[in-house]
Amino acid sequence: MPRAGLDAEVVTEAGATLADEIGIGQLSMSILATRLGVKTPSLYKHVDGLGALTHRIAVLGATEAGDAVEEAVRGRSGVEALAAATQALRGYVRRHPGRYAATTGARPTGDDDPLGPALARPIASLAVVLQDYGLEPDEEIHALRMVRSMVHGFATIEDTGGFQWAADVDESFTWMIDFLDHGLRGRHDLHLP
Amino acid sequence: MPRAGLDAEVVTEAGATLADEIGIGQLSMSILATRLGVKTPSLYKHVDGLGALTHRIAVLGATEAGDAVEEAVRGRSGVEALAAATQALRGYVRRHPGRYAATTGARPTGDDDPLGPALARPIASLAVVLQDYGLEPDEEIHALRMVRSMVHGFATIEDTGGFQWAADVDESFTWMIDFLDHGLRGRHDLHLP
DNA sequence: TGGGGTGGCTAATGCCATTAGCCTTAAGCT
DNA sequence: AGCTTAAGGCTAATGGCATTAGCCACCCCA
Repeated sequence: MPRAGLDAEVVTEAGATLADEIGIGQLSMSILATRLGVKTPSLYKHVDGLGALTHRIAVLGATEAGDAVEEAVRGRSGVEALAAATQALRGYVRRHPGRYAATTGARPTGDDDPLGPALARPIASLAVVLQDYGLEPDEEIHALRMVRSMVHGFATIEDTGGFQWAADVDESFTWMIDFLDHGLRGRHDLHLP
Repeated sequence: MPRAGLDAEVVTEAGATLADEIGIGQLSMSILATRLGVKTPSLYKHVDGLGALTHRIAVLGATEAGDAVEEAVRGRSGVEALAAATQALRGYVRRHPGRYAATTGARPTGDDDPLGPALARPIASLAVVLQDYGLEPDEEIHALRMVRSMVHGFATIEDTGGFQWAADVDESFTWMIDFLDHGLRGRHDLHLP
């Protein structure tokens, strides 16, 4: 009987893809094992149970999302950076809803857990984008939380099919970014002498 | 052996409360049965399984959230209505995270499913609030989606403990509402002759 | 060539959801 | 009051899942 050639990375990647297809909540060791052409207990040679698997998927998702945002922002500034960053995040959620869902709700288990830094990266990239607007220091955190909330909320509602009417969702998103940009630039002007 | 005095409402309410405590994902028929002092199969006399139970919790949550927003808005207008509505929604999520989580992801199963109207109510209330800003008709849907996304995103991030730094979360929320109000009023002025 | 670890497997346990079928209770009717 | 009946408990049984223990073949390397 030939080996299946699995390791922790392959299993995690396959689990992530499966989660994207059926939802992180439906992910099970047995379905994943079937998908990989292996019996369920074999997965335990590579991954420490379902909990550990979803944790790994969360790290993967956060890392990939961070990569996507960073790449989108590279070489841009101002509204363009804001639009690119938020669209990159939203696009990642659309392409990988299961991985993204794994990141929400996941909490680092300790100081050496790679999940902590991984989760921080997309947020940090957004923070950099917002610095272009020259906000007051105590406003930066509020603006960051706002943008995070907006993109996260929009993407998750979109993912669950929560937007009902026929109005174009893409258009709503760009309108929202425009709204943000205007408001943030207004604040900046507010603080000029 | 005396009867436990259960019916569908009591079971749903108890399930909702349990979901608020341990999370909708951890809700199980067996824990709920134990909580109600009854054996698991007895619950099936009142509720058609775990899926049906969470569906009922979703209807309950959406209805309660709708009530909360409607009451908050009553007698107010403008920013005050916007602040009251969004704070009411956020407050509901804080008080009843399990019920709210049940509403997200739940989809009506048919035209006679009470979930549809229940989910629509909080959104409709928000739409009414936004009408005070006298937006252009084609902008209304974008603004509504934006506000929904923002509040939903903020509340869910807050619920999962996603806001890290010590900065006051209440302050961020009121800052965000203020930002919205300014932007929305600005749009209105934009469209005056 | 001959270990030894790696990575499969089967078997077994225990929890959970769900269904079937029994039996008591309580409510209502005569 | 006594009888009937349905509602609402229960036990028993099934099947899916996660997880663990322990077995065994394969492959790499000495």
